[in-house]
Amino acid sequence: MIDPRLLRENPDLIRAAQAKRGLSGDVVDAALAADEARREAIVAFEALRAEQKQLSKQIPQAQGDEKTALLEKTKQLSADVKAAEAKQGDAEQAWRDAMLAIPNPAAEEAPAGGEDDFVILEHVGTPRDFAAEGFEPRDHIELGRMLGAIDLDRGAKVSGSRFYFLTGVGAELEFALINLAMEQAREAGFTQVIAPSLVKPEAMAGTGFLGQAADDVYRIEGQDMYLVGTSEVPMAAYHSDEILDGASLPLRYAAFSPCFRKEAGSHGKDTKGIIRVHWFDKVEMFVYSTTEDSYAEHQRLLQWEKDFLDKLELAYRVIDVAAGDLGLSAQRKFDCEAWIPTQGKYRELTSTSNCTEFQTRRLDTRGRFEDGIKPISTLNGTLCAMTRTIVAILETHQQADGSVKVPKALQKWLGREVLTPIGG
RNA sequence: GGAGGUGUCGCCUAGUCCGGUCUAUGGCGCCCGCCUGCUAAGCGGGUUUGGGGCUAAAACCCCAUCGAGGGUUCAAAUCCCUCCACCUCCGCCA
Repeated sequence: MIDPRLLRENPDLIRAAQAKRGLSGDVVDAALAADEARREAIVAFEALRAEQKQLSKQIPQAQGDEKTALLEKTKQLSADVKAAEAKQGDAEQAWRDAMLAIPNPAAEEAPAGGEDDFVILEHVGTPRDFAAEGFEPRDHIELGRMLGAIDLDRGAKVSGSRFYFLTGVGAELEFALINLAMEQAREAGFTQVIAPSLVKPEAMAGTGFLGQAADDVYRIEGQDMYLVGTSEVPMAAYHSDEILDGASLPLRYAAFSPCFRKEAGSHGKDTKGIIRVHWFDKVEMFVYSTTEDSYAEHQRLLQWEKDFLDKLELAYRVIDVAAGDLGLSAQRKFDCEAWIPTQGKYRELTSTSNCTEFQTRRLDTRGRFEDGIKPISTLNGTLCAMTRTIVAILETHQQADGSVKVPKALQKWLGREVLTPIGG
């Protein structure tokens, strides 16, 4: 949710922000009108309620006719209060709905426009030139089969399309990646967390995933619970309804959880392999920070993501995502996209967002500072999303015979320097 | 899953049976002041959160808030219903 006072005092700012995302400004006028109506309803209700309380107090002392008259009066008043209260409730709800429909205004620095209007900030590393090395790279599906690492056929048999089994070195690779990620997180001062991947609707709504992204979310039949698409959800809700000690900020968490996505709008996209799946495991960085420091913290999160990709010796680029492609909550977002040799493209491996006060306002998380209680900010960033990282590693570090060199940093956790195809 | 118990403004706690005098008691902690070579002790005051009104901003006034949501009533921490969390015991289970 955006700052209600900002909307009231500076609606043009929000209108401009909507335009930058390529959205209509109508929601702004709707929210302003709802705010007006809400305040009127509050004043009306409170006046009646105050009168009712006033009279109510006189009843115990009153006697005889005086008491009868009072009772009669308050009885009528009671009905009025009830009606006014209902009206206020409705107005309050309408206002909240209108407010929730407004996305976080993009940062001034974020590029305007939609999905294709991103700005490339930098390239790190050079994509391998397989032609110069004299062999045709295999895709991760073939490599995964040769290594006995990825079993897609049985994934489909057991769970359907976009599912897989990681087996043998594939499973070991995931454990190694988790260990490497968590080691880096610990060294950077993060608190390690294993988070629930099943949450209540409030957590889902509070992070903004029941808005335009609702189609992508799995709901548990008859349970009013949801499978999370990222541990950003449980971690944002972790401190909901709390007032945190301002001196304890930033609170940095590295959360492991499985992630579930319907991929509703992506029929036909990445149908093969494990680039786009309904379930994967992820280590996610999640930070509670002061708003003032959130911008610097966002850069730190990006740096930690780059550090991790560097350890895996991958070639990647960093993009500044355009306003229209930020999602509801983010004010700015950087994606790290790794080079996937057999696709000849950079594909998103990690993503870090500054959600400023958007999520904390919905989930009611604040900070107690020397100058009072103030809103605080949340940020998130992928440390390691297993499946896509495995794709990038296999394809990038493969050799002509189908073996795969293990990046140095990972060797300690994997216990070997090369992954070799299994017999046959 | 079954039976019982508990949920009060940071923490502990009184109040709930018997509705109004609750503007929610007291202690601890914390903040301000007084006193005092310093500190401690002592004394006095303050200390939930959100919203609204009035303001330049405050002060101030009002409303809501006793796990959540409904209901009864002129009036609910208190009575009734539903739900949630925690604790104890039983059953089941990794």
